[in-house]
Parts: sequence; C-alpha cells; structure tokens
Amino acid sequence: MVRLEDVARAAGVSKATASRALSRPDLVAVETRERVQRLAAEMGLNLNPAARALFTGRTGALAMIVPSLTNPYFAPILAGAQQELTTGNGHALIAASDGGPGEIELAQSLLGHADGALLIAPRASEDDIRQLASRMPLVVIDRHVRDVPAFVADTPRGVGQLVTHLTELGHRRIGYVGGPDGSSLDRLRIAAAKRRVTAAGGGVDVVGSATPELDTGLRLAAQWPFGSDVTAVMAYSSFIALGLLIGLRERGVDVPGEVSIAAVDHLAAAGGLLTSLRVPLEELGRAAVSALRTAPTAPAARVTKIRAELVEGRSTAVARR
Amino acid sequence: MVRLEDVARAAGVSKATASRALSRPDLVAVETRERVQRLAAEMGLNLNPAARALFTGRTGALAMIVPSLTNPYFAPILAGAQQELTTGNGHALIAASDGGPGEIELAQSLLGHADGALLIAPRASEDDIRQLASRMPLVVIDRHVRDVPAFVADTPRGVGQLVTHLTELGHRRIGYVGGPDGSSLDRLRIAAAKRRVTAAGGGVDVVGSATPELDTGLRLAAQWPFGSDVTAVMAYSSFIALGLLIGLRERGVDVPGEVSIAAVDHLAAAGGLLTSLRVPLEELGRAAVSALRTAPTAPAARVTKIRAELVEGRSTAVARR
DNA sequence: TTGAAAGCGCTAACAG
DNA sequence: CTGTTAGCGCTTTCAA
Repeated sequence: MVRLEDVARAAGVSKATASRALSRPDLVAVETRERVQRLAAEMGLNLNPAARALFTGRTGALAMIVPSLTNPYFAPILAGAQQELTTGNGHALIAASDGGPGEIELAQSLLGHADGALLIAPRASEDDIRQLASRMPLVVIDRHVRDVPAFVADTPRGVGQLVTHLTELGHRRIGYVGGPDGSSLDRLRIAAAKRRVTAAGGGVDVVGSATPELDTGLRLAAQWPFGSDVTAVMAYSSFIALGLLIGLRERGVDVPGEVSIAAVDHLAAAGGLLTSLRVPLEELGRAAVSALRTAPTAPAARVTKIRAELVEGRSTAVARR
Repeated sequence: MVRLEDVARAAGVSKATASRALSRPDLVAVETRERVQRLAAEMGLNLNPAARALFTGRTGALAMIVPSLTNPYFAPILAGAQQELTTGNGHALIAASDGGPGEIELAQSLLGHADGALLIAPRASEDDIRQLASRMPLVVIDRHVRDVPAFVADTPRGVGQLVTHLTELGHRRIGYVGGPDGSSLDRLRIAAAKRRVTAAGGGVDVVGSATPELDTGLRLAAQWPFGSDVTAVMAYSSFIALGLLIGLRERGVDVPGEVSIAAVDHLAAAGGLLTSLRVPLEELGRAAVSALRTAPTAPAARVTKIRAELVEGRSTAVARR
C-alpha cells in the first residue's frame, strides 16, 4: 500500500505539505500541489482510512441495521440510502439481525465503526433505542420513538386512500390480511381502514398474522375466513394478494369481477397487475441518510412521513352485487 | 467515548495490562484481569476500531460489492455472507453499483476499509477483476476469472436436471426465456438445455433478453413467440414464470394441463406453486466469506460450484398430446 | 508557503 | 506478571 510519506518523498516535500496538497489544495503553491497530485495518482496513493479516522474521529461510514436483507420491503430503503451515501463518498456498514443478535446489539457492535446509524428495528424496545441514540447519531425508520428522529412510510394514510378507492367502486364489506408482527403501524392501518369504511356504511373483516407468501393467499382463497358478503380484500403483502388472485381464479371465482384484490405494499415486479400502495422507499432511504449527514451530531428529533401513492392495477373493479 | 486508558486508570494498571486483560486474558493475573474486565463492562468501554486497525492493519470488515441491492437473487447471498461474518465478529461493507459507479470503482474505493472483498460483477472486465485481486484478497461470485477464486451457482447443470424432469413428463419441444444480459452463464444454461433435450429427440426455442417481471410473462403468454408444439416453458425468473402461468390461464390455457411452466431461479415466497431450481444462495454467501476469512491473504484460486436443487411444484405435469 | 513535531488510541516488544 | 516505550499513518497546530 502506497503511503502519504512515499508520495511526499518522491515529490521532495514533507508529509505535511503532501497532506495539504491533497486535502487543502488552496494552502499550497500551485506547482508543488500539481506535482504532489500527479505523483499521488501515478503511484496509486491510498490514504489509510484508519489513520485518518483515528485523527479526525470520523470514519465516513454510516451503519444501517435491518431485520433482514432478503425482505423486499427493506431492500429499496437500503438501496436509496446506499446511493445517497456513495454520492457523498461515504460507505455503508450493513448489518441484518436475521435470526442472529438483535438490532440493538448489532448497532452497539458498530458504535465506533460508523459516524451514525439508520435503524429499522420493529421489535426493539423504545428505551433501548433512545439509549442508543444517546451514544451515536441515530435515525429510526417506520417507528415512532420519542426524542429520536424518524422517517415513516405513511401507510395508514395510504390504506385510507385504498379503502376510498374500493368504496368508490361500490365495495362495502372489505377483508384485511394483516402483518405477522401485529406491529403498532399495522394497528394504525387497520384503524384507518375501519374509519373510512365505516363512514361509507361498511365494515372490515380482519385476519391477522399472515406470512408474506403466495401460499398464504392460496390458503385464504380456499378457506375464505371472511364474511360471505366481502367483495374486496386488502393484503399487507403483494405475495399474499397474488396468491389470493390465483387461488380464487382456480376455484372459479372471477378476479376482479366478483372479488377485488389489493396489496398494501408494492412489488415492482408485479407490474400493473395488482392494485397496490407504493411508498417511494428509495427516497425514504435517501432522506434518512441525508438527515444524518446534514446534522451528524444530533439530527432534529422529528417525524418525517413519506406519503404512499395508490397504484391502480387490474385486480380491482366495480363491485358486482 | 470511554477509552482503554480510562479503564486502566480506574483499575490502577497500565494501558498495556488493561489491553492484555481484554485481548489475552491468560497473560494476566486472575484478580487484575477480573478487575479490569468488570470495570470495562461497567464503564462501557468501547475500543476504538480505527486505532486498532491502524496498528494491526486489519479492519475486521469485508466488502461486498453487488450490482443491485433490490435484486432478489443477490439478497440471499448477501444475507448468508453477512451471517457468517457477524458470527465471526466481522462487519459487512456493502456497496451496490445500481446505476452509479461501476463495481470495480466501488471496490477500489473500499480498498483500505476492508480486509477483503466479495465481488459480484457480471459485466466488469476480467482484467479489471484480476488487477483488483492483486490489490486485495478477493472472491468472485457467478463468474469464472482466471487466477481468482470463485463461487458459482451451477445453474447449467440444474437446467439439465430441469430438462430431464420435463422430458420424462413427455415434453419434447421446450421454450426457454433467457436473462437480460446475455451473460456467459446464460449461454451455458442454454447449451446444457439443448444438449439434454436433443438427446431426447426434441428441441429448444429460445427467447432472450427478458425483464424479470410479471408483465414479461403476461406478454409472452399473449404473443406466444414459441413454436405451436412447445408444451413446456422454462423462464430464468420466477416472476416471468408466474406471469406466464397467470397469462395463459387468463386465455383459457390450462397450466399445467396443456402447458408446463418452470423457473430457473427460486422464489421462496412462491412456495410450492412453481417448479423451480433452488440454489442454496445463503450457503454460497457463507462459503465465500469463509474462504476469505480462512485464507485472508490469498485464497486458493479455484472454482467452487454450488449445486442447484430441483423443486417440483404444481406448474409442471405430464404432457398432454 | 513549507517543515518539524505532536498526538489521535491502541498493541506488542522488551525489560524488569 | 506488569510497566515503559515505540510506533501504526495521518492531520494539524506552531514556527520559520
């Protein structure tokens, strides 16, 4: 590895001058600067990040802690965050708890390695998160934690839009297939749905704790745990929605003719087939990183809601009744 | 941040002894050791990784470079790698090129930050990769690069199994929907398919450059760019396969009664619906990291093939003719 | 405009 | 068994 000293010697200057020529060019004579810079490039100088971090106290990295790397919901958030970070010459230290140590432990283990952290931890306690925030600049995602800045996908509001879409199509009794964790956000979504549909003179049949897989939808299509007057179903996962669509059609039920199906997330690969709710997750990731980089020491502790957008697909239609 | 010196002072010993008490406990008197360790825990000591890296020359991190974070094929590889790394107290520096700088540039920017790198770069030149390998311990995935250790999903062999499965069901003329990049691995897959199906007295109709989305499958179902005697289609992506299944059924074609559908990848969320090819990608990621950690300076430059497994689903059946 | 020197926090020789 | 010392490679006062 070529060190600063090697370049300095080759250029016939001191380490100090070489260092300045690279990081504070304006403080160095033009010709010296150019000589150093040329030599640095030619010799393939690579400043040792550890040495720099030791002195400056900053690593240039941001930690991102997620429950799972394979969950298609988190991936776009990470992608957006990563992108924003790379743009600013930063690096992403990504850790997934995925059945291993919890998110809090992971974050702690990254304490000195990063300048801050972006945390997605649906199950961690608020106290733990707050304590973490006192040890390093922190931003949480999809959670509300007092005194900690947050970026939240506004799916409750989105579900409201979705319900309005359905009631406008004439649906009154609506099924809702909820998430596996019974998270507080899911409760907010259900509440929002009930509020809207009740206003339209209908009701919501809730089925909880479903795994986000096609098979879940197929099973639900077979069992039909909803009232017989349910003409539309919202599922929190596109895979469940797809399974419902396929399963109902297999049983001779016309989708969307007889039953409408919608997803509360958005699967890009599903294209225009499913009516769904798209949250600009890359943007969410970018915004979170941006907040962390702008105010590295202590980002303002407020909640930024990212609005969801209704994507009308071919899986919802006028209620036939 | 609590430093080693703080703990040392509190324990009434030198920094050296404190350091040893933590990293080489056997070299320290029992009572001293315990005092230091207790204090370290109580005070929340957090050894500065930069200082340690500066001295040892090792960062404890591994870089993972992928084309995209949202591609469901890469995610399990990263997850497995991450897991293996976390188990050994390592950290993952993940970078995605995703339309930004190329994989090679990303790897270079991480040179001093990691002890080695795991590279997924389907489009980078072999020379660039080899040069990178000379600058840091490197393992490539799903590529063959002379003199660089590689871990490759053996999908060509898997496609052979898939074809055998189909010919045994009586299919002779088979459609193949290829990947978007026209990668060398895709060519190997097609070659393997042709070899097998020709041996059975049939043939393969290839359609190339498809986007891995449902809509692609729906479109193909409508256009049917294959010969009219094609009774089975293999798609490189489960989403395309799903689209085909849904699209064909919408047009009144029975799947799998009249046409069988199979995927060359495996989408866990699709459950038992699709006949597909499962490569243990987490394992692949784990193995790659393990190789990098075991021989950090220069892993043996050989190719490790990870075998694919045929998963029989409900989308393939006996050819009706 | 440049150089000498100190020091970031840690670890490992080397003495004692 | 423990302490003293030197130094990893960089940046930045402080003087010249």
